[in-house]
Amino acid sequence: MTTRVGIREVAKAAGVSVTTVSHALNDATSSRVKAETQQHVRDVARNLGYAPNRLASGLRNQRSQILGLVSDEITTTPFAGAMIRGAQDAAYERGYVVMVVNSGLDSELEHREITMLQQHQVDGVVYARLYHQGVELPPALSGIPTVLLDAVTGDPSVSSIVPDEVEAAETAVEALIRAGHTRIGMINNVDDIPATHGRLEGFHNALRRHGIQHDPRHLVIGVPETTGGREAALGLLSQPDRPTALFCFSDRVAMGAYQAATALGLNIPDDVSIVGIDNLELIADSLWPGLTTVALPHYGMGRWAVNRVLDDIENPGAPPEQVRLACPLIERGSVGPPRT
Amino acid sequence: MTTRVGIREVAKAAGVSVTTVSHALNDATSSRVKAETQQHVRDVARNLGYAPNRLASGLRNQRSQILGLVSDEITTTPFAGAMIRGAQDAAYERGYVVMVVNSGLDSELEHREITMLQQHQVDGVVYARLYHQGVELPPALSGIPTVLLDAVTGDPSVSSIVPDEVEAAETAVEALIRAGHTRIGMINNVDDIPATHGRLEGFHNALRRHGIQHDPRHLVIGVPETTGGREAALGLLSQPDRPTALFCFSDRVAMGAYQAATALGLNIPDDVSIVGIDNLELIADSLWPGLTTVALPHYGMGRWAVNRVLDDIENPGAPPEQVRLACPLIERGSVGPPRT
DNA sequence: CTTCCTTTGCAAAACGTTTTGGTTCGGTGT
DNA sequence: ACACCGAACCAAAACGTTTTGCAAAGGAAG
Repeated sequence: MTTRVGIREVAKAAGVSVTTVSHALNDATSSRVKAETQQHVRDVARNLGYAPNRLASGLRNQRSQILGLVSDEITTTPFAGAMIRGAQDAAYERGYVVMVVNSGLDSELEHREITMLQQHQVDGVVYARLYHQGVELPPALSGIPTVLLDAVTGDPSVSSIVPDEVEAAETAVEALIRAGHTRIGMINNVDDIPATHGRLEGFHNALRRHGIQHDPRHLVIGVPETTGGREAALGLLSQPDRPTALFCFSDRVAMGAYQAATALGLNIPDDVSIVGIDNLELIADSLWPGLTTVALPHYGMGRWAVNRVLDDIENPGAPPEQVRLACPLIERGSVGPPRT
Repeated sequence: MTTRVGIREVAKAAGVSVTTVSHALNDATSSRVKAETQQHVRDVARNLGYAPNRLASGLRNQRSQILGLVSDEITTTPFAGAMIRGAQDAAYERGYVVMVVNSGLDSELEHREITMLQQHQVDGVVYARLYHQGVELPPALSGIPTVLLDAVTGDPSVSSIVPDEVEAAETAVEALIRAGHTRIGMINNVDDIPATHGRLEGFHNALRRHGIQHDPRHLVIGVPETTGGREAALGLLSQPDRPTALFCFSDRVAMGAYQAATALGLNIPDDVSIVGIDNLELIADSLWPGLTTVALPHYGMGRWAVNRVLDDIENPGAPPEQVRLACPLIERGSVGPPRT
């Protein structure tokens, strides 16, 4: 292997000093080098295959060009992948690269991982959760520009982004209303998390906005998995004046609703329309008919989060913001007009 | 913010020179410093919250302690998350950290991303694919210790790890045979990829090993998605001497088989047993009954891959190896004895 | 008391950049 | 022709470590 080509090799090959090379390559300090020389240096550098050593430049100007991404879990759903990709794409566009670290539930481990990130002099970190939830920022992060991803905290000085749960629910329910439904059931979650409360609120908002009277017997809560969804849907769809449409807390409970409908001999969407939330393509595309659902914008949130940290890094002092990102409706085949 | 504490602050606080501090902390060069002094220095360092600057040490000893992970896709399945987590866990245990980068299908982008990794002086990279496939190693990676993850290449000098497709299929089919099935159908994929060929071979191996005559009408190929699985299963299960068990190329086609069975009024597992491959928990846990399937060991492969690069880095010259990792059976509820 | 180790600690160089403060050089105004 | 100015370039210091080559101190052997 040939010895690595550094800035001095470039300088020698171009017949100038290393200073000139540096100036030619980072044209920040404008016009300390003649345009013609600059071009020459750049050509030489390219021909030699020169690639700057970021350890060195990072050391010199206290900027590693590295972002840390610490998340809790990463394996169960494709959500984490989407967040990471969004973060990575945004980082790449601005010349940064991201170090991924995840800690399971072990806060001791998390602390040591953050320490490692600090040792690598990360310029900032995005602190992510896989499910929208409230968190407490680990003290180890104080002093490093940080933004929250899919999480919120009490401290109003830290920026964060989460999906807009109530707007997501409104979008889902309005798709049903638009199709003509008025007897709409909801299968909600039990856990005390923002999604549970927000989606319920959105459900009521949408009904109220369209002047639809809500039948309390059409609201059911259960465990947020497929089994719970199946049982809840069985109950709802066996009622005498059963709902003609079901708004499900998640795609998984929607899958349970499909199973219930099938078991009862009900056709989707002719006998009952169904919408979910999550847009888990693995499920939504595999169901028959395809599940109309509202997408949680993990990719977009990932992008936003790193752009926000980078803004904070590049010119600090901007006021923090807590944003809620809108969630788009993804239409497949599970919503149709009610059979009259 | 207090000024960062460096090795010189520690030295001053401990009343020794920076050399001594360095020796005390990295006890590699043994006994150049008295044990008592070493302990003292360490205490002081901890109290000051000293964390070494890895940019500086990396620059000094040409070792960044960073690994690059370049993958093609990352969002569609939770597989990527599992691989990343495996890689990250193994790296962490050995004091490394991983930079994740992914390129979609854009090889131009991939090249630039690899360049970025090189600028950050990554000590090695694992080059990953989301689905087991043959690849060509990008030339930009020559000169950097590299191992392939879920991919193979023609070059025998590069280490790689992939799932053992034929063994996986054998495991799946033998679970059916063990339950008493002899009329076993297979729904295979069409694509010309290792999984297609390997799983078919494993299917035949298992039958042959148990002296079971294979009925060619029980083998069907189709598109590897749920829709294809449903149609294929409808065909298989409508035959007069229909198979009593179905081995499905993937969990998604297994889901299609569930839909077909339900449509035909067949009970799982009483009328027909089903096994898949993938262990996509999102699907396997959500089906009713739960899908018995063979897990693709993405987490384990991720671990293995980084351990292998790190071995190559820490003492080079070991002979490369191409390994196929075994895939465990995950039993849920979709396999039972055939109804006699 | 001298000599010669051993043990312990220090000063300085090096890693590859960026940037500050000069220096050289050619040209312009008087 | 003289002083002066700006353009173009360069030498050197600095970032925070690790490590080499020495020096000092102390002890043992002669």
